[in-house]
Amino acid sequence: MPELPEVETTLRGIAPHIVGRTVRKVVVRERRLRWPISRTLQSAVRGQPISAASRRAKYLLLTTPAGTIVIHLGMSGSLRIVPADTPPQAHDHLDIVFDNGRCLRLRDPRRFGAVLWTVRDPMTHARLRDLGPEPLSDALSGDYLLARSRGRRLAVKQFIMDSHVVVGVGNIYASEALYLARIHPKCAAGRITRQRYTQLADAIKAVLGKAIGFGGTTLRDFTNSDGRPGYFRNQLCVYDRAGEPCEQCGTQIRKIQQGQRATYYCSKCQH
DNA sequence: CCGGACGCCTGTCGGC
DNA sequence: TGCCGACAGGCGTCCG
Repeated sequence: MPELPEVETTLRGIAPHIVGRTVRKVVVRERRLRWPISRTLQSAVRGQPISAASRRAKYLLLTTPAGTIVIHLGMSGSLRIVPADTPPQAHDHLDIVFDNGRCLRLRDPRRFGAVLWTVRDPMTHARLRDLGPEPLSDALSGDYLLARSRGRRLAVKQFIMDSHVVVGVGNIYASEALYLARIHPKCAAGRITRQRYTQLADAIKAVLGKAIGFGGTTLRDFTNSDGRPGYFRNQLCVYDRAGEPCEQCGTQIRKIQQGQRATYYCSKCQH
C-alpha cells in the first residue's frame, strides 16, 4: 500500500503524538509479520522515551535512548493514534502504549509489514544499509540516474522502483513520474539520455512532493494516523485510469504488466 | 552482477 | 446467491 508520500503522511501524523512521550508498555497480538517481531521488543522499549520520529525510505524510525523501533507498512499496513482502551479490531497486531493513555496501533491485514528493533545505528541495519538515496534530496539527479543506469537493460519503470537505485518510488508514482517525464515505461534504462533522466528526476520529485501535500493516495484502504484517506487519487494522471482519455492528447490510457505489476501510460505522449 | 519469477498473506471485486 | 480466480500501494529470495 504505502509509498513514500503515504509513509511521510503517517510520520507527520504520529510524530506530534509520540515524540517526548514515554512508553508504558508494548502489546504484541501477532508477531508473525514479514519477519517475526523480536521477543525482546517489549522489555527493551518499556519505560523508554521516544526522542525522535523520522523516516528513511519507506521505513519509520522511532528513536529511544536504548535503541530504535523500525516500522515498515508493507502493502496494507497503517498506524493510528487511538485511546489505549480502544478495543482492537482484526489485524491490529501491535500497540505501543504511552504515558498519556493513548497508543500507537499498527494494523496490517496482509502482514507484509515489519516491526524491527535494533540497538545499533539503524542506518547500518541490513534492511537499511544498501538503500539508494532519498528522492526528495539533491542526491537524486539526472546525472545520478544516468550513472546508475548505464549498461542496464531493465525497463526504466522497474529501474526507478528498485530501492537500491532510489527509494520511495512505488507502483503508483512510478507510472505517474514516467507520464510527467513523457518516458515510455518499457524503455531500457541504459538507453535513456542524460536530458531525459534530468526530466525524470524532476518528475519524481514533483509527483512525490505534490502527493505529500495531498496526504498521499488512497486507492482502497490507506488511512493516515487520524483514520482519514489521502486525496492525491484525484490528481493521478494515469494510474488506475485504463481506458480513460489522456488529459494531454485524449488517447486512451493503457494498462500493461511489467514484472507482475500493473503499469499505466499514454502510448502517444510517452516514448 | 543482472534480470525475471515466485512467495509471503488477506480482502475485495468481477464474471460465470 | 455463491463460488473462484484475478488482483492489490512491497520486497526478499532464488535461480539461470
